[in-house]
Amino acid sequence: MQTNPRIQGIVEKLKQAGCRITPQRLAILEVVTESRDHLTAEQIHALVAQRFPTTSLATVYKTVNLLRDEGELIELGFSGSAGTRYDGARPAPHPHLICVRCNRILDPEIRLFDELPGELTESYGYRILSHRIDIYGICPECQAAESRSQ
Amino acid sequence: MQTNPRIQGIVEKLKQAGCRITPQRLAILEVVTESRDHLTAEQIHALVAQRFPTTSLATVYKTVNLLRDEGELIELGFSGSAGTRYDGARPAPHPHLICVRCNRILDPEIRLFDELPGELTESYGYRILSHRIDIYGICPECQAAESRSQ
DNA sequence: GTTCGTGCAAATCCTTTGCAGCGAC
DNA sequence: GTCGCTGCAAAGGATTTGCACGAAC
Repeated sequence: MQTNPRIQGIVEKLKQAGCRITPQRLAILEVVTESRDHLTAEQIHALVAQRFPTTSLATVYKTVNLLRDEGELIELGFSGSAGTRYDGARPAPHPHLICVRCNRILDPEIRLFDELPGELTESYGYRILSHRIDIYGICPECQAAESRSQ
Repeated sequence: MQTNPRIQGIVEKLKQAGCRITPQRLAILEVVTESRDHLTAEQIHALVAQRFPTTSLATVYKTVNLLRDEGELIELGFSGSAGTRYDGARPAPHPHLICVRCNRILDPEIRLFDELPGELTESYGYRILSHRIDIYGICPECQAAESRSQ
């Protein structure tokens, strides 16, 4: 029995798209929508395994891609060691604040950006669909750790 | 004989860092700093091959990573089919306007962003190093192509 | 009962790496 | 002459795919 309205809505949408609601999909859905972190595929797999142990990594990938295509999850690809992260808690585009030392990702509160895309439509004729804003820096904890080790 | 001052400066910096200036590196340097496009590793390789035919893809990767570490080139990782792109023409962070149909990347003129990172230092204690801003949409040409094929 | 989804393993793609020989300095 | 750079081929990691079985509907 699922009481989270967001999840209920996604389940409805998936059903109407002709998708079946398997226990694996439900477990992945719960993990990605309820986590405040920005998880890797491996992390999602590990968390899902606690609730539904036999789920495979391949199924995790298939499901997050499905959710991404449905607009219910954001895929954040990074170059280098940070890899790909998934954000299912807040599917609308929003800025990310990323620590380059520990790779932690924060969601800062900035409204400014949301108005901006509109400007580009007039200037360049683009039809704006979404945007991605990443701010890279060093978090307070890592700054402290660095000054300690110097 | 190299007359481009930007390239001259990078060559100097590399020499002082103990790096050797090989013909391959110089050819790659010219390609990435002079192209207004946001090239893939394959594209860089193809363009360099015109000037210095025996250059390998591995050397392209090694050199762009070197330039990235020196801060002379920006690496733009995308998830999905767009892959990784390199921008050596404008090494300072700046917004990108990306067509989701043809994957073309434009550099829109927006100053607004440059002031913003400072705000985050006070609010979250992060030491801001750089940022990345991507706006996704459909370019005028692809919009026209789509309305034609409907 | 019919599909569709799953899980496994293999395949694929992109990027990095180990190493022998070459070339910049 | 030394040591870093190159190019090859092989390794590596992340993600996708093909297929037979099992499960949702």
